[in-house]
Amino acid sequence: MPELPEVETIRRDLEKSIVGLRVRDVHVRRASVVVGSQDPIALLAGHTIERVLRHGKQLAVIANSAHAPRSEERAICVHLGMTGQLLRMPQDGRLGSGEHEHVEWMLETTRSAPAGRLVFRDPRRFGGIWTFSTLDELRTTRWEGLGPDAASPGLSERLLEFKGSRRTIKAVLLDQAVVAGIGNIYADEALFNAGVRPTRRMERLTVAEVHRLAKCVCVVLEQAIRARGSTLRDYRTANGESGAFQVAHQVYGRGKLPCLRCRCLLRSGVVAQRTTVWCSECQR
DNA sequence: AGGATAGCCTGCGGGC
DNA sequence: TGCCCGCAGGCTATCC
Repeated sequence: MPELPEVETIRRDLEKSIVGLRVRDVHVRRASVVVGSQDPIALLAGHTIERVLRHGKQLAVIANSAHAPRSEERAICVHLGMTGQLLRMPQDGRLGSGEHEHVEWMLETTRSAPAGRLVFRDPRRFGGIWTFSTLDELRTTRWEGLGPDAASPGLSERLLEFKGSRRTIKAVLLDQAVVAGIGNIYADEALFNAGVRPTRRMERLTVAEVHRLAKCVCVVLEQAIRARGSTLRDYRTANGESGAFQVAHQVYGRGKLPCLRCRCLLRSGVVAQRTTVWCSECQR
């Protein structure tokens, strides 16, 4: 479920809490979640964390080895899938049961003082970790097929590039190659706010509707980031806390309940292979 | 081109 | 109480 706002919340927390720390050691408990080199060094061991980036729903942790003959960059990509979590843990003690904690990074300060742990937990294992020798390699391989980040400027123009498509607008919004970061929750919320039915074909939308929808996507993503994301079940911030945006959902998860604007019963059905909720009165 | 389906995987809630 | 089933949806692959 982590979509752009949830992943951005985690990114911001980690930027504050792990940048500048060194990875003393890495424990891989379930090797199958790591794609690429399983070498501890590929998983940043011995390297100092420099940056935490995000593109769409994916995170990148960039680290560098200051001791190498020449500086040696490393990058890992973390994709949380449906139930993945990246948790900042204290040195000892844990936030949960310890179940499904597949990878653990032991952190220390540059003076070698213990500085807690970072844990990748993912019960359903739809997520994973990809290792790369550099950020550039990550960008030109794993992120190559992704569209521009949904929160970056120019969303309206990007969507208009697909104006001739016969696909439904919901399928276009969910397509990470069109725009990266939108999932089922924020697609439905943005379409409701824009007053556009998810079943409309892209080619039948007016330019004004595309502009309005792009604006609504931006607004709902911003609001959700401010609320630190939507926690329905599994999503937690890096500190293990819940987000708060779920209480602001207008349509997601509200099928057959009254529309909060017009009180008509919300419709639900499958659009683009996803459970979809909309108001046939408010959305045209 | 793009829709449909299956597969990956666990946890939960409803129904019996 | 307990078991089975359906569902949740991130993504990919394959087929039509």
